[in-house]
Amino acid sequence: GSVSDMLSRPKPWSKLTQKGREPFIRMQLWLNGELGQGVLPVQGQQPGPVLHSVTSLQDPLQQGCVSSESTPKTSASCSPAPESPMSSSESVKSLTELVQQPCPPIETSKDGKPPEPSDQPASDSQPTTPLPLSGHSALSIQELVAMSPELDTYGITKRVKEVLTDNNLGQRLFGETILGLTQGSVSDLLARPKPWHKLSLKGREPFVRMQLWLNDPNNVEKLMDMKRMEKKAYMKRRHSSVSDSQPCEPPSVGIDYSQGASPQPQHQLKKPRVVLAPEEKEALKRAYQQKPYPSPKTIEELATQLNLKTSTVINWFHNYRSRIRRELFIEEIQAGSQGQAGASDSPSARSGRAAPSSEGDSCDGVEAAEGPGAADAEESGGPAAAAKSQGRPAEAAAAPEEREEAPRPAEKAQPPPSGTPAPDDADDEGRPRAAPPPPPPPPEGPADGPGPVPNPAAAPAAGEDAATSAAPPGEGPCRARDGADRSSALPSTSAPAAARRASSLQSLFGLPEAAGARDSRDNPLRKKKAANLNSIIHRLEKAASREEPIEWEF
DNA sequence: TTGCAGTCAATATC
DNA sequence: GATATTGACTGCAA
Repeated sequence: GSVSDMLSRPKPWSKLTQKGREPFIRMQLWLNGELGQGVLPVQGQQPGPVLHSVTSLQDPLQQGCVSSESTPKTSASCSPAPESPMSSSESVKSLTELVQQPCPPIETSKDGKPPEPSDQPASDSQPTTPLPLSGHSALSIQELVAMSPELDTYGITKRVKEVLTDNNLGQRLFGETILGLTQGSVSDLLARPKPWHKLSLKGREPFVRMQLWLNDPNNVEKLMDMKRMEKKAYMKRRHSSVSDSQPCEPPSVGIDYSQGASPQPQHQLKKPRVVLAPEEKEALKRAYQQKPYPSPKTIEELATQLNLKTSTVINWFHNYRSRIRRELFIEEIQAGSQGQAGASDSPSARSGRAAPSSEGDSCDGVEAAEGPGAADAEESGGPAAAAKSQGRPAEAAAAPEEREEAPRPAEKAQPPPSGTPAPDDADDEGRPRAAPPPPPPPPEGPADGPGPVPNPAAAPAAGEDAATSAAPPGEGPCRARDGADRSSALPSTSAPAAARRASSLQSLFGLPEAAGARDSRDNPLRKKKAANLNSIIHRLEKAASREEPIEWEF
C-alpha cells in the first residue's frame, strides 16, 4: 500500500522528511544499479517494479553484525525470496567492496560537521576526519545508512569495545577519528546502544561507521597510527610551547575553555554547569514516579520548591525519560541474549560492564523499586532479577509489564481509573499524552514508600498523576513514531494485522530482531509480556479505529 | 508547543 | 588519564 502510494504520488524531495526520503534513495540506488550518485533527484520518476530491491540491499554492510534474522519488516514487505533479484546485485557488490575497503578518509561530514573543529595537529598528514568512507564513490554516509541492512547494534558495540580494549585504544581517539563524536557520546553509545530499529537515520550513522571500521582490516593499525601521531604532535606542541614560552594555543580543540584562568571575557560567560544535589534528584525522581510527564504547572512548582530553574527541571525530565528508556532497551537485549543461555544473571555476560544504571544513579528511577517496592521484583525475570546484584536491570525490564498487568492501585489514589481525567491536569487533557516511556518505575509505594525523605516534589505532583498514568503504557510516543518509521521506510502495509502486531511487539520490546528471534520463544516472561502487549496493541488498534476518547487502563 | 533523539562537554568516578 | 554520568542544547516531527 505504501509503495503504491509512493509510486503514484511521490512527494517532492523538498517536502520529504529524512525518513520519507529513504525509500526514494533506495529506489534510486536500485535504479542506478550502482551506488553513490550523490544526491538523488527523485521527483516525478515512475520507477518500475521497485520492490524487491530493498531486500537486496540487505547485505552490504554485513560482515557479521547484521542481525541474524533479516528484518522482518523488510522481508515481510518484500519478496520473501531470500536472494535478491538481479539488478541490485551490482550495487550490493560495490557497496560491499566499498565497505570493505581500507576506507580512505573522507570529508563527507554530513551536516558539515567541521572536520575536527580546530583540531588536530594530527592534521599532520593524517586525515583526522571521521568517516572512513568512500573517497571516490561519493557514497555519503547517509546513503550508506539509508541502505544499510539492519545491524546488530549491541553486537557491534560489543565488538568495538573489545577491539578498543584489546588494543588499548581510547574512546576519545576512536570517537573523534572514526565516529566524529566526543568521548562522552562514544562512551554512552558503547554502553547503551539502542536497537537498530529504534534509531533514527542519524542515530544509525555511528553504528554504520563502527561496522565499517570493524570491517576494515587495518582499523586498529590506523587508529594506532593516529594515536602515535597525536602523541607526537602533542610532544611537539609541548616542546615548542615550552621553548617559546608561548602560551601555546590550547592544543587544538580551539575550545579551550578549561584553559581556564585566562580571563577571556567570553569564557567568563560560560555558565557553570548545574549539578543537582542528591536530594534534588531524589525529589525529581519521586516526582517522575508520580508523573513522568508533569504539566507545566507541576514543573513550575517543582522548580520553585527545589529552587531550580524550570528549564532545569524540564531538561531533567527529558533526560530522565529518555535515559530510562534506553536503559530498558539494553536490559531487554541483555536479558534476551542471556536469559537464553544462563537463565540468569551472569553479570559477566553483561558485556563486561554492568548496566550502567546498576550503579544506581543514572536511571534509577527504576532502581528505586528495589527498596520498598521490591515486591515487584518478584516475578521480574525470576533468577535474573534475583541474581542481579542490584536487582535493577531485571526489574527495569519487568516493571513495565507489571504495571500493565496490574495497574497498581497503590499508585496514588487514582481517581476513577476510567473517565475523568485528573482534576488538576487541565492543561494536559485533550492531548493524547504519550505514555511514560518506560512506565514509571514501580512505585515504591506511591509517594514513596517508607520514604521519609522529605519530598517536596511529591506533593505537587501527587494529585495530578491520574490523567497521566492513565495514558497508554509502553512508550507511547516513541512507539507510535517508531511504527510510522517502519512503515515509511519499509512499506509493509500488506502484512496481515497479526504480523504487524507481531513486529510491533518486537519493537515494543526494544529487541533487535536478532535478539528477538533468539529468545522470544521460551522465555516465559517474554511470553507473558508478549501476551500483555498484544492485548494492549489490540486495544490500541481498536481505539484508533474508533476515534473516540478512550480510557486507558492496562 | 511539546517531546524526543542525538550530542556536547563539564564533572565525577575509576 | 580514561571512562562514565548528566545537564543542556539543537533540530526535527507531530
